[in-house]
Amino acid sequence: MLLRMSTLLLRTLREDPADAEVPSHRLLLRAGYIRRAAAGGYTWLPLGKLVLDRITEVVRQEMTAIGDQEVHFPALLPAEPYRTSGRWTEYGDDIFTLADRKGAEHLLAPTHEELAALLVKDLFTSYRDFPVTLFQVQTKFRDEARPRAGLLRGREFLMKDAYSFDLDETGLQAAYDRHRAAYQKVFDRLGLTYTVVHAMSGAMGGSASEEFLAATPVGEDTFVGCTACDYAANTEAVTTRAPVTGDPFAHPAAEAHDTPDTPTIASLVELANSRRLGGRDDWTAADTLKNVVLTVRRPGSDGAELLVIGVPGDREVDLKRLGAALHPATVAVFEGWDEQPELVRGYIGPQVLGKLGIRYLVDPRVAPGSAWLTGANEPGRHAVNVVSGRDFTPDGTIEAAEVRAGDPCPACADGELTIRRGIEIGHIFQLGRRFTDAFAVDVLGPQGKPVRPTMGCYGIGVSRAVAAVAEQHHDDRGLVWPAAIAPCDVHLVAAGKGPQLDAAVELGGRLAAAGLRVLVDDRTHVSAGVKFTDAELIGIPRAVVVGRRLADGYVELRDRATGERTELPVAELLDRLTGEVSGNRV
RNA sequence: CGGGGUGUGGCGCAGCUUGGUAGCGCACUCGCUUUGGGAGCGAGGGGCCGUGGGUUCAAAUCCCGCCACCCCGACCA
Repeated sequence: MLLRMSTLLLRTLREDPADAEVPSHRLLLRAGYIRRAAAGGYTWLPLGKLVLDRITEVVRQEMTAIGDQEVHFPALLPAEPYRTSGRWTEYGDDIFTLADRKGAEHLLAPTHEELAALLVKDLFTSYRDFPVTLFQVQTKFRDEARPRAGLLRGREFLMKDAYSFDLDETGLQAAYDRHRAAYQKVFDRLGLTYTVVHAMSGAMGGSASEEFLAATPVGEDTFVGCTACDYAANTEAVTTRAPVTGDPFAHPAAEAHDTPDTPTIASLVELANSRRLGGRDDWTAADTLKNVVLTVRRPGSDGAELLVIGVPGDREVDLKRLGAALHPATVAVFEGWDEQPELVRGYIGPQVLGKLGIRYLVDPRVAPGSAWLTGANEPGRHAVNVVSGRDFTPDGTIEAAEVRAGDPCPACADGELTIRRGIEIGHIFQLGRRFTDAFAVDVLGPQGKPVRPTMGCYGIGVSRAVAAVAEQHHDDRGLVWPAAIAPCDVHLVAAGKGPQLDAAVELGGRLAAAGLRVLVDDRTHVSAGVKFTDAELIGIPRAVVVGRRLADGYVELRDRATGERTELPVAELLDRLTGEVSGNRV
């Protein structure tokens, strides 16, 4: 392959586009890999398309290597299957829906679990047909509330999605493990630094789920790691180690006190200490029980129900964690104080919630037998020694409190959690039978009785991976692609016109004939300096400068990553580069 | 959906306060010079100033509405 810059659809930008913030977005625009075509929609220019295709090919090879079979579903689908599975309403505003000329409802698919299940139901009828895994690489559509950061979150993006079908849990576990291992190979080949973390299943449902997060400060996912063991989890999936349960009746009786003007935790703690409430002056925010009122809306229902969450007063409720815990229901901060006079804003305690019939979920730290300083449900009054299991009984526990660096690790005895950010580049799920149940996918089992397959699904954000690699592989001069996915193997720069230009094109032709992907800068009205800076911006791993030493038969080989420069004879360069190709083919 | 910001040639921006019919740098075209680290000089092409309405003799500029986009948050396999 030989690309000539004199004719390539490419224009590099000298300045940063004003609307690009994150490095990957900025550099991919400046170096001429992508152009914005719509909000959350990008056109792939020739160089970008090459990278996208190379990443796609790596993914395809590793999927095929574990026996997955490639198919291609339509992106434009009728609503029925998604209504049957419940996801038409569950996804809500996040799916693009449209009507055809007859008024029939359709959608642009956000993922294809429904279609995969229906396809297997359509074709396979015997247990002998299993296991089977299908995959496709396809454009996905989501009506994101806020597309951002270029390729990192678009409304249209390229994704590899795979769906495994097994007859039992053992098979599903094996398929899951196989994909987990294949994903590690894929991301290793892409040159990504990533962490596999425990995740929430979210809209997919199902049980086990892990995310592959490429660590970078611009990532949208926050995840934790442990200082002592290999525990890693998305903050949404972090579990809190509950303290040992105590005897609820070992505490003194609860008693209410006047605590005027203490609507906040800070003001309460200060007053409690100055007045020695409960005979103590060592109250901290962690001794108080904060009760946050929310409204919960289930998908497809009109009404919203009240929910109160109890957390230690030194922690905020993390709405992201709460939302993940309650999925598919959505939560909002309660605002109807006027309609609920029993709830005294700033002075709510859980003692009355049972009587009011309001659902009450608590952080695991609010263990049975723990005593708290909390609201007395009257303006200006709080109560001490309010004990869980005696003065109130929660309807359950929930992971909704914020996770902080330094929190104890839930998996080991002596580790602490650290917090980092990452880009979700892959996600694997053990789905179970949600979709095979929805479509009654049954096949005949060995004893002649029907068996219902269990599913797994496995996604890789292919277009997002382009941005993730750019995010992790760049410097202040531009992109620095790993060789495995660079748009070209070598970038030839003709430093001058005339013989140097002719020689560069000729050399490019010979390298291309030997099987290398070659970009040759044969532009005639551009100075050498511009060519050098463009080469660094574009980020092909190696550049060859055909310049002033051509007369002696020498060219200069430059390594983009290390900056190393070597002068060598043309013949030796040819040997070296073409040798690599034949070496790779072994 | 809440908060903040921006819309002027392909890109980056000035002009708006104090209305007078659009400008700078980059990019692009032509000529001459230059030629290994974003060249110089000269001559050019390209913009209904996001959009609809209003005020005015006159609107990029003032007023009202709308739209789009960006950033933060909410939301989000």
